[in-house]
Amino acid sequence: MSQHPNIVHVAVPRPLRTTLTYGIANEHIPAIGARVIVPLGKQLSTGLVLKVESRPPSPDENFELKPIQQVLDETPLPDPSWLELLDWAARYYHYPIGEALFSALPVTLRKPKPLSARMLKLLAIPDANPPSPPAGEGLGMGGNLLTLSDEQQLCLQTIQQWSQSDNPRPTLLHGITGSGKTEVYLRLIAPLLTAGRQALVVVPEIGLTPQLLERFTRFFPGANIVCLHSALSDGERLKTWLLARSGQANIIIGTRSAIFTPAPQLGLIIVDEEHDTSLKQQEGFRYHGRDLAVKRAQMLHIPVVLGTATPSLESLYNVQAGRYRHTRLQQRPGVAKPPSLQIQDCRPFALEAGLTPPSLQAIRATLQRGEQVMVFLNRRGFAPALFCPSCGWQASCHHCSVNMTWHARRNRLVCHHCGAEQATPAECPSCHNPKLTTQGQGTERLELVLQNTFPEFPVVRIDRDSTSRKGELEDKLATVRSNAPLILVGTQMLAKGHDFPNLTLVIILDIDQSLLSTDYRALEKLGQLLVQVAGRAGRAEKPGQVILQTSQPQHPLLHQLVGHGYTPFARQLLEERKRWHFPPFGYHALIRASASSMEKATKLLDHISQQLADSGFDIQRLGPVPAPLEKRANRYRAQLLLGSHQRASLHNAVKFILANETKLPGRSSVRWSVDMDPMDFT
DNA sequence: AGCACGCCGACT
DNA sequence: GTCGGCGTGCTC
Repeated sequence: MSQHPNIVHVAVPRPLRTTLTYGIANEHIPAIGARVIVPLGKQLSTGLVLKVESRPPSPDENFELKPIQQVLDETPLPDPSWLELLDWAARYYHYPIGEALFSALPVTLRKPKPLSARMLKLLAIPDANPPSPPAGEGLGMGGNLLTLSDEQQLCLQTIQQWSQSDNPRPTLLHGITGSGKTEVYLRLIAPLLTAGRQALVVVPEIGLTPQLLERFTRFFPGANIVCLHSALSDGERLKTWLLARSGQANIIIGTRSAIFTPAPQLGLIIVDEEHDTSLKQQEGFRYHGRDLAVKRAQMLHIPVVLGTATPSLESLYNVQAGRYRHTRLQQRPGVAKPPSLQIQDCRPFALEAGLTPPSLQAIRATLQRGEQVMVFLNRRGFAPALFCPSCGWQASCHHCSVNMTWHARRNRLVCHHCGAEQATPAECPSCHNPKLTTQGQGTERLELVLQNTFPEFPVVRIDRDSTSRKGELEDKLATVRSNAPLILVGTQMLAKGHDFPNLTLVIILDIDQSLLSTDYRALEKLGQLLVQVAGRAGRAEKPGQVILQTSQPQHPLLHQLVGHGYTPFARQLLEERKRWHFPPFGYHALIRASASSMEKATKLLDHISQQLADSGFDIQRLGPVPAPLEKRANRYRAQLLLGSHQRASLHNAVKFILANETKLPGRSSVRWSVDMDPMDFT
């Protein structure tokens, strides 16, 4: 038996469930985590070394090991904890290990090329371990403890005390909108930096990073703060990654993929807006940024803080179960008061662009007081449907099972699911009636009607269509921040982060769909959205008013939310989830399939379901059923929901499905994937 | 994912 | 007779 390592386990960026084994060339033994070039079929591929062994080949390894072609990194770029996290994530989400690892590397490092000398320099820091903190005075804080409210100070001290544990539990920081969670984050990070350690801040969307970065830079003028988001070029991304890897970046702020940034001195992870579903990746490697933050912190024995005004049911449940700690911020510092919410039954009224006469009166009164109004409608375009009143024809997308939205300004029909566009027909394509009619409201129509109704005041629309040009969003936000009386019309984009001191009235339209949705997460998401949007009102000394227009004014959960606030609302939702054994009281995996016909997709899922039943797996099977959006981009979609009280049973079932993948009929014509802890059922 | 192998239709 | 369609299977 050989004493020298002779077998190297390499992960390659291919959908393989295993690593591949290679031999060693020229006695050059690669380190764990080093990138290598390996022969793969008739090609060469980059690979990542996960294990090195010294043993004779086992009997089933009766093939000849191909040797590693080249070792790309003498010193491995990922550290052991990075490999550990990704290995865990690949297993948990049942994603091929090589694809998981390579998707977490900057694009430049996926290529079979050694690191350039210039980039290598970024890694070469004085080997002091921990590295020296940024110049003492320069780190200096732009604020001090005295600027915190008593409540913030208490919250900070509580979290700091909990963080002293050798194995700190995750902390849910539940602070109402405007309660100053960021101030607490800053002061949690401060002592870390003086100790030469790093902090990682995960935020749900790119829109929030510039504001957060600005606040952090002001507070830590001497610190090296880096930002990771989708708008970076490959070169910038690599540089940022290396700065974090070398320990030179003190604070790393980024969207969900930032959870995979290597940081050898990591001392704290903060997940802001932990309830936000965009923290879960919706395609490919479907990980949840918050859950991986909790896992990473647990692996490193460091604290993790999950901040939000509207905690996810998962996190509330984890608090109840004693797995997470819980601390609250219930006041707005200064004189700002929480807004008053009111439900308005819109059924008795004739609506004007979806607005009731009382809503229009409230808008007028607010503008006349010299204050600002926001009308929130989560639907862009002019109208969500175009139809023929004489024969009933509707403009629907040829590639998806949805109506096309009519955009008036461009006079085009647009599919909001696949992006398909077409000119608006001059007459009904079916009966040639020249008078086509629209149905429903979009932000574009709302803008037009409000402008006609209140010609003396500006109407500012903020949605994806009206802010596509560079700088357009910033210009519009600047207009609103001038505090002149105006009407703001917008979608989701306006829901978070923005602070408009003179905004005192918020009107929320079209929530009925969510109240009646079959998706069991719809009400939770609606409650979170309503609280976040309502939080935009009355942030300075002026009290805010929020009007919720609905045709379901008797809905008990809506009353719970408006009358008693988010926490009792969420508790009630949790009770319902418990009754149905739905997450977080049970675990779900969603098998999605898509094909050129619904039949093909359903057939494959039927087969999976049958295999599970035949093999006696003790799990619930719901479906297969067509997905809520049956057809998207010319593919028919179906899904099979698997559920269990035991995480382990569910995982065993999924492992079984994947192990028997090759026996599935028609698998070459059906694309399918596994989604653990699904957040979205469209 | 790539890439090769393999078995059936219209072409120089 | 062959060029090439994409169904199926493999990558140490």
